[in-house]
Amino acid sequence: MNNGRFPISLHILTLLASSAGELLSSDYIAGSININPVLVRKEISNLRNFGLIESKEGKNGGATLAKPADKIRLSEVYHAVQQASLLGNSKNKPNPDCPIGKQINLHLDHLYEDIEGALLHRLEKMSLADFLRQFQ
Amino acid sequence: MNNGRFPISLHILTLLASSAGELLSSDYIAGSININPVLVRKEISNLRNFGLIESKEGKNGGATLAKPADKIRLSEVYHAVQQASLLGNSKNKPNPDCPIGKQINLHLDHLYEDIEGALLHRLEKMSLADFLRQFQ
DNA sequence: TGTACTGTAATAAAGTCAATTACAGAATGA
DNA sequence: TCATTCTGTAATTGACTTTATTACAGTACA
Repeated sequence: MNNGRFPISLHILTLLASSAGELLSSDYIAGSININPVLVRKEISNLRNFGLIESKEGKNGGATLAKPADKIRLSEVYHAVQQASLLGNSKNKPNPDCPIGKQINLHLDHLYEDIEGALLHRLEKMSLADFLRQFQ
Repeated sequence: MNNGRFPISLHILTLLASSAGELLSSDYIAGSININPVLVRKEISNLRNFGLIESKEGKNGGATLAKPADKIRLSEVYHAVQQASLLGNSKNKPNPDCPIGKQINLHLDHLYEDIEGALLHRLEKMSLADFLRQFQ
């Protein structure tokens, strides 16, 4: 979760979960998040690829959840927006002639995997329905 | 851990831990990480502020650990490089007129705190000595 | 007293991310 | 059928962030 995409995707999903199956337009969603509608459509497109959202083109189109909110784990949202590693992506190119530099990316990766595992464990325990339930 | 500073700081500390109290110059360290020496000196300055490193100016100067490697927890490194929140810093300005937008930052913050706690717990369990021990 | 360092500021260059513009295509309904 | 209202997506711009670079004062040593 390096990026601002996680909160955006979660915001979108929360809106959809709260709207009881009604189709929401990207303009409406963008208005709630206060970002550009094109960015919303990009995130929706991504979430659709991960099977979390369905969308309908054309007039009166929009987006809706692809499955019930209690069947969507926050870990799925994480996976959907995740490309790079959690802690500073290893775009380092350490000196291969240095005994430490030569190996450090390997050990950093192990550390990141370990931590990411702990993070995913937490996210897996919470569903979108759980998250929405906190709102009053 | 939004940034590439964590791996840089950990790299620096690992080099120092592996050099048995010898002073290492910023140029040497920069050569191992393959980044600019000024950036190394900035990170060293920061780590010094957090009591993890000592440095000596002038000829034959350089940096060394301020305490034994088994007394440095990776959580301390995390705290030293950390400014922003873990998952996408909440620079979102959601629409306060939307019932979801109005509350979401609060709930996102709770979620982030929960996850950051899990992350810190893992980092606290590993010392710099443990990390270095993985290198052969 | 020259050399080899650190410490730090200031600037430039590179890279990243979001906003914007633009437009094709789909569904609706008058 | 055809104007309208949406999505989907590409391309560009602009804002911002990060890193590299340059510059130089200060410190320690031999």
